[in-house]
Amino acid sequence: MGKGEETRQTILDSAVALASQVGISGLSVGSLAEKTGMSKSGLFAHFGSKEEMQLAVVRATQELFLETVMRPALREKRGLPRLRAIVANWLVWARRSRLPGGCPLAAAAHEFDGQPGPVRDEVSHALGLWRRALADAIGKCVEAGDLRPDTPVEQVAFEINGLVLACLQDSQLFQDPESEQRAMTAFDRLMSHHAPNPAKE
Amino acid sequence: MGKGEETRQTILDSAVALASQVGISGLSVGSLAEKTGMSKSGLFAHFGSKEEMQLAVVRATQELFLETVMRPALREKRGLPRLRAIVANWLVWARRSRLPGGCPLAAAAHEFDGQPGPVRDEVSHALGLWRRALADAIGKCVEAGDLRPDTPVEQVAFEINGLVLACLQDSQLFQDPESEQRAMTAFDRLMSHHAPNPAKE
DNA sequence: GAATTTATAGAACGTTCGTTCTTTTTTGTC
DNA sequence: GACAAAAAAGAACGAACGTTCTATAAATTC
Repeated sequence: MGKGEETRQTILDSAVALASQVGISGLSVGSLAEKTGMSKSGLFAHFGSKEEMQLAVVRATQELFLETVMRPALREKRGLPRLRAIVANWLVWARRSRLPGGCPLAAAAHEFDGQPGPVRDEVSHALGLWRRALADAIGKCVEAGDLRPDTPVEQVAFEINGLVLACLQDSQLFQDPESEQRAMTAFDRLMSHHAPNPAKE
Repeated sequence: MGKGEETRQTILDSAVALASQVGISGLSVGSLAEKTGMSKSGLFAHFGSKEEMQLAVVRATQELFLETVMRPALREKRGLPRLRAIVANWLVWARRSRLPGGCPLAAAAHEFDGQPGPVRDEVSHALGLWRRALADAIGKCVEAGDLRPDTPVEQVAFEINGLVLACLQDSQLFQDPESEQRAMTAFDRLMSHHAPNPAKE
């Protein structure tokens, strides 16, 4: 493989950052060409169509997300410490990855939820995978004895997703610096509610 | 005022529904003119610029939201019953208002959070007002004795917003019919956690 | 019902869109 | 370094974009 793949990755890096600000449907071949210093046609040749370009951006965002959120958390001890690291990384991943407009996948979920098509399917698939990974991490907490055996894993995954979404909205829209701590407070309360030892309340 | 205001409202009704599917930045004068059966210029004259049109759509969505979510809940008894009605209405408001693509305001929050300007400000303002209204409703629960006096009102508002966002994402993106019940389960657990009588757990 | 204001339509503008060509430059191979 | 392959640029396309004009139709006023 030659240098084509390399520039393609360069393009996608810029594309993910730009999509963070203007959304994935807001991406245009022209604006992206200008940002990367390439010609419209030269850039276009890497994808073949705008839709393929959008799909590539979704997949690139997904990879960046896993690299930023999941992989560092794997160094934590399996169970609650790892889950807590996942949530903590998740809350700040857009900032850490220099995505000034927030998570492009979360935005895309809203953008495309009313527009059937391949992009919507890819976004839905990516978020579905992530939700399953999150539920798995919660299940590991149960196995490790950090959570009670009757913990409703899917329900907890749902609620964690919710408090992350709330944090992202507040930090992006209101620039509320407290939102991360709010989310972690809610997370800890949720965990202690399902904790096995009677350290409730 | 003549019939101009009337057709303007007709346009906005269509615009809100269309924005639900394609987003507020996805609205174009041409597509909206086609949907309403008007000419591009005839429609355009009602707003003067695209940005003014977008602002009008944000405000129209806000009014529709309050009418659908808040006003019916005012018939419930002040305190927890009313708060519960607000949340229940909120969870289904897009469906009830025939907005197939979900809440345009929630989508706009993501669309514009990376793009400063009047539209972003209006969205931020609208959601800020709503958050305050939500916090007030929670405060009324404290006053009514349905929640403990030390209830962290802002924190609870944050968490309720989160579980609604989670529900909207799941129902829109995964078409999960259980998401509403998941959200209500989380809501009830949250309420019982801050309940005054020791009916905890 | 004529006059006047208001609302809508129609045509056209410059720009940007996604896309398709052809041509030039760069890259990798012998 | 010549040669083939791959990558990028350049020019151009029809369509849609937001917007501005001018002209027609409708509603309101007298």
